Amino acid sequence: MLNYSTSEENYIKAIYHLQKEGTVTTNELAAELSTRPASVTDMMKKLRTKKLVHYEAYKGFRLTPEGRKLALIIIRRHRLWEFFLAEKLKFSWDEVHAVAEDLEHVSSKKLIDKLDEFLGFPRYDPHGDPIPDANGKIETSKQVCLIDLPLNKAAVVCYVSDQSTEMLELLSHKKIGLGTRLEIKKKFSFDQSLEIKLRQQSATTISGDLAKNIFVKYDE
Amino acid sequence: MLNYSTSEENYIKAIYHLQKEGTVTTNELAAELSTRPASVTDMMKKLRTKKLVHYEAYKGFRLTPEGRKLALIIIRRHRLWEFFLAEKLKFSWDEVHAVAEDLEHVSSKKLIDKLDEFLGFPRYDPHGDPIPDANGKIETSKQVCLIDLPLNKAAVVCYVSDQSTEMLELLSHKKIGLGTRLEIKKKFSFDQSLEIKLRQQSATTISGDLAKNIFVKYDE
DNA sequence: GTTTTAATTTAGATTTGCCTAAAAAAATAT
DNA sequence: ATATTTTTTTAGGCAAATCTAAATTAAAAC
Repeated sequence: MLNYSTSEENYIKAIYHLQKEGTVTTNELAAELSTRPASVTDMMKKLRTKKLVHYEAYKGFRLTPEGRKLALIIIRRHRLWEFFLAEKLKFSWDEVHAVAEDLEHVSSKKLIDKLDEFLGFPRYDPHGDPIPDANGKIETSKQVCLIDLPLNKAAVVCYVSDQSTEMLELLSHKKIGLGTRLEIKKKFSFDQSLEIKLRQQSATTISGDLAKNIFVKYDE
Repeated sequence: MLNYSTSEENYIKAIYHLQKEGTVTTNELAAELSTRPASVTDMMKKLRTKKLVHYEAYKGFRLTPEGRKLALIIIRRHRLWEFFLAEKLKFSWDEVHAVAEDLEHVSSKKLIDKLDEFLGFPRYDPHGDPIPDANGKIETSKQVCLIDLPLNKAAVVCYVSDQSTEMLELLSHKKIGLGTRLEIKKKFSFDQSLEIKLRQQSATTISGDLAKNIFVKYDE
């Protein structure tokens, strides 16, 4: 198995999370990794020569099949360590992430597979996210209506039921489309309206009528 | 808690292990770390500015108290992970070292202390080496008579049985006292006399009669 | 369809940790 | 004591990963 630097692994993982739908942009990735756009461009060139991403100047990037495979290996490590920390070492759910960020870069496959076995092949980490198996297979989240999405749970728009011109006009005005990443910040039971936050943008409100027609998947 | 690079940590750990045999030299450390003497010199300058080693050009190096403290933290991490791998993940004793080499650089104190607790505060790693506790205390080797100290084994004088004026006079002339670091360079079976080397000084010879009254501990 | 703005890339530096080759210092041998 | 050998340090460079500032390209606005 090839060996990648911590930095490369962090880029790959970040792209995986951002690319749920559509291509990932330089600025998005720079924001996600708290780095500068110029650094992203440098790294994309390197990952392209290693055939982990598809990338053409100014056109954004996506993981290649190998890149995705690597991303799932890293996510598997991360989530198994999170499970271990919570379940065995009694860390609270909000502490596990930071420590797992370091542990996930220890690359022994045998270590991870034996850890998996020791933990009893858990299927979800302490945040409820699915853990990829030893072959990199991961449970795909089923789609739910935006109305039913839990608060603060990042999700991606994957389907819109009503395709009328009027609704599409509204969606385009709100800058919501297939692949749009969002999360719900507040739910108003009075009229079922929602305050939602789109990635990189300020919060906006949408009506219950609109939300009922939008379907999302949990963002990995 | 300060944060050190993997490279710095590996140097500190290597110096700790080598300095049991006296002052550590550039070539020794380079060999231990499979690197070049020039790289060692570079790193020693850096570790000196961080006050982790005592170092003067051409005179070798030893850890400062802070350096030793750091070394014991790293060794604690290493040995606890080795214990975990062997005991919980059923790695064989000869496989644990390589994986622990990576895990030992994850620096969360909380992680290590909780791991220690989870493992039941083990006192020895799978190779039988003692595990430092959360305060950096490590089981010290018991004291032995200087007569029985192996060749080239760095040790510290910890007790003198005969306290006669005559003997104390001899000891003070030889510049030997409690806490003096020394190692035996040669043993002469004819009269049990020893050629010993005091730190930073040239070799000297002491009689078997004197050596019988001096007790030492292995130097960590 | 220009112009203005925003996003992206390039160019040139910096830091860390390593290298080789040469110089300097210390140790050893004669 | 001097010459030779060994050890250590210095000098200069390289690759990875980052940065800033400037240039270029794409997108948005008018």
